Amino acid sequence: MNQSNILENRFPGRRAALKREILEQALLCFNDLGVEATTIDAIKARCDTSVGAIYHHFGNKEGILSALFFAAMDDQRQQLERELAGANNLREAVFCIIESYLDWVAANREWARFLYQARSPLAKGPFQQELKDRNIQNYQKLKEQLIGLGKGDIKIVQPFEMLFSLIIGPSENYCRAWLSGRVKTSPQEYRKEFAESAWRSLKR
Amino acid sequence: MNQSNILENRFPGRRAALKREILEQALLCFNDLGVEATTIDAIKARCDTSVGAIYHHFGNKEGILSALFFAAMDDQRQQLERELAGANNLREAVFCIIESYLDWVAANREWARFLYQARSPLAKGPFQQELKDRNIQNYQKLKEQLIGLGKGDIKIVQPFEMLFSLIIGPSENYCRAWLSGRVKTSPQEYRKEFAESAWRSLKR
DNA sequence: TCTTAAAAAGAAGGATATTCTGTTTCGGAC
DNA sequence: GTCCGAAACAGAATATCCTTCTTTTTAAGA
Repeated sequence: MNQSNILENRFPGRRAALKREILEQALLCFNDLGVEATTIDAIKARCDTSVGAIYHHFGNKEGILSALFFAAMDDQRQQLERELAGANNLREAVFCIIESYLDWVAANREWARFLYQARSPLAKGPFQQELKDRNIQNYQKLKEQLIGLGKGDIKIVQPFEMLFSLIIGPSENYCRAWLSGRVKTSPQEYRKEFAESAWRSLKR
Repeated sequence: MNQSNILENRFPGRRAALKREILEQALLCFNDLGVEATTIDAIKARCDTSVGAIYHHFGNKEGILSALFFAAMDDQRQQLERELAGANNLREAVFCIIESYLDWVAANREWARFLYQARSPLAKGPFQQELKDRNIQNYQKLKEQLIGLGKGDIKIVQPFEMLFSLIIGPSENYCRAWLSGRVKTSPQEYRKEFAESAWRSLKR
């Protein structure tokens, strides 16, 4: 489950080798230098290719950004769905969501770091709509699953709009802090604590 | 407490009028177009000045970014300190932190939006160290205040590293969602709910 | 083997950030 | 009021970087 698998899954085969290589080096550049400071030339140099090849595969800089972003987003999402399928009630679902999130970030640090910093740039440019659509769809689907699971369960008293923030907010905040070095302990070590805290915060 | 006061406080006087104007227009550009897509020319056009003036005041694009960022950060921080001074125990402190945060975001949407999107770009460039130092200082100070207030209070059982994430995580996540349009209700309406939820999540 | 589309290379063009030089404005000393 | 120095401002010139375009190469399928 290392980071190159995300690329292998999405762009399989020998013919996509350069495409994967460009994306992998771009990911490192973006994380090391920042999105804006990363130049096409820097990426080009790292994978010993040409600007022509890069623009052939991705169109422009934002094309690289979006390819990386959606690959990571989908991988994270897939892992969540796999694990969420085994949840039998709301409590288990909440635990699933949080533990899946923390595990994914811990297992894919570079990708997670990138997801956090690439969202804003992407939310403006030409992929604005695609990002919005995916977000809406993801949240909608998750919402329905939670409502389904919540039927015979303890009643949640918080306003529904707050739900996702209460569930994922602390974990997300901690992961950002961890990736930036502000806290040292891997989020995985606090899996249970974050899950139980979130569950406690939901009830009234 | 509208947004221009942040600038008036930090760059007072008649002679700094253009400086403030540049910053105000830059803020709008960054939020509308995104940090990378905002050009010096676009800012120049909006305040009818020259590139020379802009570079005289800020050195480069990142200089504008940092001036805006630290102005907002300090304003948010000041508001927190003012309100936190009245807290007599840990519970009141937690309520203070959350309510102050939500109020500030609701009252300074443009600034809040900017804070969220400008952190990553800044965390790389030349202001990396200043940002880190301020962060460490702020967290250290807050930590000491909380420890002081926690003395005679209910014992918090969560690992200390998790504390700030549990307190501010849900509110932060909700504010991001609100500014991006994913949720509709102003965070201020959920002041009490977020505070109580966070407090509940801390205890075990 | 031949055809055709994809892949790759790199030069050329255009946009943008930054520097540099010159001019103007302004506050304080006298 | 005048003069001086520093800050403020303007805009041309430069450098960097993104993107486009043309050409060449590669590879899969008929």
